[in-house]
Amino acid sequence: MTEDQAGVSQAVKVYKALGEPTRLNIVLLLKEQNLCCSDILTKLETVAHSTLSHHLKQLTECGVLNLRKDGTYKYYGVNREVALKYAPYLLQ
Amino acid sequence: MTEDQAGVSQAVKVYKALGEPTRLNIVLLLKEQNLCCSDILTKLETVAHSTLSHHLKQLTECGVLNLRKDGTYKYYGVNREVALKYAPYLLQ
DNA sequence: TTTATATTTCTAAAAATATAGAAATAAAAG
DNA sequence: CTTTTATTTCTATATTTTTAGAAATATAAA
Repeated sequence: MTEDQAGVSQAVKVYKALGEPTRLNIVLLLKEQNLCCSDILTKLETVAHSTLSHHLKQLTECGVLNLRKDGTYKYYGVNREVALKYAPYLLQ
Repeated sequence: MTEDQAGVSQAVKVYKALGEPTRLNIVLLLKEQNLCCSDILTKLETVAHSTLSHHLKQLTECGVLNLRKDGTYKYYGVNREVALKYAPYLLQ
């Protein structure tokens, strides 16, 4: 696969991940701060923890979010390189 | 509604529209050229005209594509302002 | 070890989306 | 007016996605 094809394939995944209100809000929430699942859950209020977990997985798998483990916690943050490449709007 | 909220709402629509392989390919196809439905159909080969029409509608409604009517034809092109705001990757 | 907290995976149901054939509409050409 | 070409809308089906409760896993604290 060429780099272009890989890029387009990732682009589809990134845009699919961002094209859902809950997930876009998660990313915007993490724009300037890294938060763990339970913190994010508190801020979103209306989502079940299993649902949040799926959203975070999708955002992480396409590269939009990255995470740092700290004991039982996982702190999620925006992957600026990916955001800059596909959707710099997220960082504004 | 604040401008931010409107922007986020449009962002969701834009990213949802781009997060589907056929639609992303349509946008990339129109990056440097304006084409009408039947031309796009020829280039894609595997899509029915009714399906293409739905995709073009979605891409147009969120502002990613614009169009110029010319008789029976409608020439679609990328709306550079919207692309630049949400996904400048499309123009590279 | 037991308990508590954080997160994920399993499972299934509900909702949304993609797809295309058929019919309809639009505009031009004959 | 009739025919042809371009595009959209209607309709229905297949597929994918979202959602969350329950169970499982992971780590730390008591």
